[in-house]
Amino acid sequence: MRKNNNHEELNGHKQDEKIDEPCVEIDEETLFIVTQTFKALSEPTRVKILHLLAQKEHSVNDIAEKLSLLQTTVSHQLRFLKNLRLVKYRREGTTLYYSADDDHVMNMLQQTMHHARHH
Amino acid sequence: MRKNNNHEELNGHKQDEKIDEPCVEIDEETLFIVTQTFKALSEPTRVKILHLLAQKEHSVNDIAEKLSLLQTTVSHQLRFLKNLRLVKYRREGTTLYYSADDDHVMNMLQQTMHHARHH
DNA sequence: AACATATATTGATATCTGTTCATATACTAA
DNA sequence: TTAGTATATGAACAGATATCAATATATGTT
Repeated sequence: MRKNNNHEELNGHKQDEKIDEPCVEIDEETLFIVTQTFKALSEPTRVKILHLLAQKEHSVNDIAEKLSLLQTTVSHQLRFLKNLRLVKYRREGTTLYYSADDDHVMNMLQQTMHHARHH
Repeated sequence: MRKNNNHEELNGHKQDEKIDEPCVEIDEETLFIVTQTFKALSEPTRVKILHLLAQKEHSVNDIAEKLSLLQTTVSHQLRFLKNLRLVKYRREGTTLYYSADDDHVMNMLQQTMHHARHH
C-alpha cells in the first residue's frame, strides 16, 4: 500500500471554488472525509453499535453487554466514531451515555440496511 | 480479529418477518451486504474510480491513466466493485468499458461528497 | 500461424486494523 | 484516604487488504 492517510496536511487551498459537478477532481480533504466516513460503516462491530445508538443512548457497558463485546473493544470503536463526530456522549457520574450525532450518516445507514434487506 | 467474513452460510431463516424498525436485530446477511457496500466506498482508489464512472463509462486503461494508477491495480478494484454489482462492463473488441451500475450507491457517494465539502 | 493490445490473475509484500490483554484514569462513596 | 465501578489507553498479535511485479488469458489483425 502506498496511501496518504495522514490528515495533518489540510492546507488552506480554499481560494479555488468548490464546484459541485461530478466531473470535478476530488480534493484530498474531501476524499479523506468521505472515505473515513464510509470506513466507519464498513465494519460489523461499528454498524452494530451505531444501529443500537439509533434507538437511544447507551452506556459503554450496555453496548458491550447487548452486543456481547468486551468493554475495551466497544471503547476503542466509540473513540473511532467520536473522532469522526458520528457519536457524542454525556456524563452521569462515572457512566458515559453515548448517542448518535450525525443525522446524515445515520440516515444513510438505515437507508442502506433497508436497501440490502430488499435485495 | 475474530470476524465471520465468509458469506457462504446464507441459510434460509426467512420465515421470520423482516420488520423495518431500527430496534430490530440485524441479521447476518444484511450486515454483510451493508458493510461490504460501505467498504467499497471506504478506500480512496475505489472512490476515485467510482467518481470517474459517475460521469461516463471508461476503459480500464483510461481509468489507470486518468488516475495515475497501474492497470493491474485498477483491474483488481474493478473486480471488487463488480462482485458487489456496483459496476458493470460492456466489451468492444479487446476493450472493456466499465460503468456505474448501482444508483443508490452512486447517489450516496455524491451526497456524502457534497456533505463533506460543506463541512 | 504469429503478433500486438487490453485486461485478468497469481503470488509476494508491506501496511492497515480490529481485537485482546494489561494497565491507567476518572468519578463516587464510605 | 481507600475501595469500587466505569471507562479509556497502549502495546501486541493476527487477520485482512491494497499495491506491485510477473505472467496468463482473451481478442483482433496480419
